Amino acid sequence: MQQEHTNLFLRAYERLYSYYGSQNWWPGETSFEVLVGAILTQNTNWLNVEKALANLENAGKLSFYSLSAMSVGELAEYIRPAGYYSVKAKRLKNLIQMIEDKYEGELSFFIEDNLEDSRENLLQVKGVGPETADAILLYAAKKPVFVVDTYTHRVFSRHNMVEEDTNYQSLQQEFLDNLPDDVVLFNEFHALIVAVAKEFCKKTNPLCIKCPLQGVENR
DNA sequence: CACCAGGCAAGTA
DNA sequence: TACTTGCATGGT
Repeated sequence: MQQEHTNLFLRAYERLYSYYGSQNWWPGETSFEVLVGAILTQNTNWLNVEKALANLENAGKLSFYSLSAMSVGELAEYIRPAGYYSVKAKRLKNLIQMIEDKYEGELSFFIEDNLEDSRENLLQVKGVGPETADAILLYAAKKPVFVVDTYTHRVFSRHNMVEEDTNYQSLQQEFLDNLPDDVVLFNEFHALIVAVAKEFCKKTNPLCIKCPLQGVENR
């Protein structure tokens, strides 16, 4: 019979995957669409992001060139449903500008760059923090970067798998140290953590009695 | 009605 | 270094 992994992180992954199945975030989207979506989704329900993307798509403006040529004000109108529209319009333009300045406006050059440099360039963009940068690296550039967020911290600290008092950097390192460098696994795992957090691991929900991760930390 | 959703930057102490 | 606040729409 099949037995659970000795590796705590893989064990958690297997449980979540068995419970929820494949999440397959950003299936078939182009790297550019992922790039835009990564900014639009900041603190925003995904459904609203899809509306904003659809506005651009329907106008035939969902391309690097179109956004590059577009004013911040015009862009803001298209992405209004995603909320924080004026802030996000600026952030998107900042990101486009960085790719023009450092990669000749070629998204493929950015994707082909080495991980350290591309991550550093992303973090220098105003409006791109660690989580957005890593989401772009993983979901748009397909690099083996593990995306951690507040959900990740909450779920894994509540199951005593990581320290309560940690930070983005060390939390991320724990996952990288305990998981194989697998882009598909990182894609699924992050999405599965979001799923379980939303269903079972809310801020005030100490019991989590039906959580698929119940008891995963013991063996 | 309140709360939250696939955060970040700037300001404060 | 570690908090707090502004940003803003739409679903539940």
